[in-house]
Parts: sequence; structure tokens; C-alpha cells
Amino acid sequence: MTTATRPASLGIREVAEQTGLSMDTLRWYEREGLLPLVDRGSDGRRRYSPAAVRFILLVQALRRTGMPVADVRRFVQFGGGTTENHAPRMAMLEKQEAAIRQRIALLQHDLGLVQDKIRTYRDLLARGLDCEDETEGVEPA
Amino acid sequence: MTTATRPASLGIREVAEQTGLSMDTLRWYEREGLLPLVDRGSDGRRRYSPAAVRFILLVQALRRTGMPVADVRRFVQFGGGTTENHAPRMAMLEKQEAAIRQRIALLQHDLGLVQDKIRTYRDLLARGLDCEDETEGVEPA
DNA sequence: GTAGGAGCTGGAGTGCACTCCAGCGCAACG
DNA sequence: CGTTGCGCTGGAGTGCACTCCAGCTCCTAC
Repeated sequence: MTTATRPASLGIREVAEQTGLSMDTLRWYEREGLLPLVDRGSDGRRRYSPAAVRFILLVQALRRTGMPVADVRRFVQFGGGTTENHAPRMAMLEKQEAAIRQRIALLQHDLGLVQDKIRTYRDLLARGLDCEDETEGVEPA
Repeated sequence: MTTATRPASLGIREVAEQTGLSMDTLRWYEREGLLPLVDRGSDGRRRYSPAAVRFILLVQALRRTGMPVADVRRFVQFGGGTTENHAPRMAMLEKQEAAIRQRIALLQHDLGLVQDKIRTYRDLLARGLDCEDETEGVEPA
């Protein structure tokens, strides 16, 4: 064992592997305030507690669902989990929840559009026809 | 009426309004080959046929669902709707369909994570407790 | 003790997708 | 016939979110 220091804490490489974020991104998130300052081992290297990893997963979810870096930073800057910060954080999460729902709806709409088009092509192919849409006026000769 | 030239063709401003894409983006898409060359009126200005607008909506769907500009370009470069191009286009659309489904699944996963966290905060707030997660070691004083 | 490997820092660089002009031309209006 | 408005072109600029070093410090193993 070259890894463990405290109860099941992870090195940056392991966290990168587990989350899919790169080590550079993890460090960058921390520098940019998207993550609270991470504990260091006696050698000065980052050690991620299970709680820290859970927090990273939340941040990752927020980013992936389209929350801008600046907003995640605000979320984090509402400070350590003391009671008076819960309300504003919850508010942000609720806003994000609504945003995610909208995104899903839009994606489903676009999915429908793409599926329609696939059906159109399948149909045209079966009948050996050209497509009435798109008059790409690209006849160089 | 200062607008109509052919059957219900639209000016760039109208297309921008209808699609939510900016006029700059519409022109840029065309220059970059994400749209077939658009018809011009006698004055040299763009006139979008209903078919052209439909195509723009498809491109918009592809972009919005995460297809990179380069891939949309390839899609378009399979040329006007002649039969031999249907198959490769269909293939691309089917790939994108799968990608969209994955995106939706991921979004739903992340939605769940966010909702969990909201519940956690709601609960902690109700009990007036702090949060066990995130030890933001930021005590400047 | 030194060679090697992992991580560290701060800063510069990159990729993507627009977005914003400056300078021009056409058409209509008064 | 000037001027006002809209759209056109090509090119430069922007914002965002990383990503990639160079040069350093520790530890560990030989």
C-alpha cells in the first residue's frame, strides 16, 4: 500500500479515474474555486476524502448539465455546510433542476426531429427517390 | 409587402427570429458549409425557401444535441438529396440518435443526483443541522 | 547518493463556436 | 439625387473551459 493515509482517502490519479475528470481539470477546478481546498498529505499531495469525492461528483453533474463554471463557483462560495448556507444552495440547485428538465425536453424534441428525418430517408431509400428538401445549388460545372 | 419573392420565401431576419439563430450565425453556417448555398433575390440578398428553413431546423437540432460543426458539415457535404447520399446520411443520423439517447440518460442520472442533494439540504434545513460533506478549509482569520 | 517517478505550481496555449465589426452596395423615400 | 436602412463580405476578436507545459519538490528504490 502506497496510497492510504486516512480512512480510504484517494490520490488525485484515482479520483481522476473514478470520475473521468483529468488530473489537470481536478487541479484547475480547485484553483478556480469549483472545489473546496483539498486536504494534503504530509508530502503536500492532494488526498481526497470520500466526502470530497462526493462533492466532486456533484460539481461534475452541475457542469455536465450546463451550469457555467462561474455559477458553480458561486455555489461553492456559499461556504462549508453550515445551516445558513443551505437555503441559497438549495435555491441554486432547484434552478438547475428546472434547467435540466428543460434541456431534457429540448433534447427529446430534437430526438424526434432526427428520428423523423431518419424515417424520411429510409422511406426515400426504399422507393429509390431523391429528396424534395434542400436544393443545394452546388453544381460547379 | 416588401418580403415575398417566391412562394413564401423568408428573409434572413425572419429566419433568425423563427429559429432563434442569429443572422450572423446563419451566414456563418452557410460559409462554413453547414447549410447548402441559400438562394438569393434579385438584389443579392438571401431568400430562404420553406425547404431551406426545414433544413436549418434539422441542423439546429444536430448542433443542439451535440454534433460538432465538422460532423454537420460532413453530413451536408453528402450533397443534395439524391438517392446515393441517403444511406450515409441516415447512418450519421442514426449515430446521432444513439448519442442523443445517451445524453438524455446522463442528464437524467445527473438530475437524480441534484435532486438527492436538494432533498439532503431540505432535510438538514428542517433539522437545523450542518452538512457532513465538504470540509471547506477556508478560514482566513 | 542518485536515478526515477509522481505530483505540485503558475502561466501560457488551445479548440470550438460563434460574434462583432468596417466598409460596401442596392433600393426606396422625400 | 442625397440619405436612410438593410443586408452583404471577409476578417478579426471573444468567451469559455479546459489542456499543456517547464521547472520544482518529494519519496522510494537501487
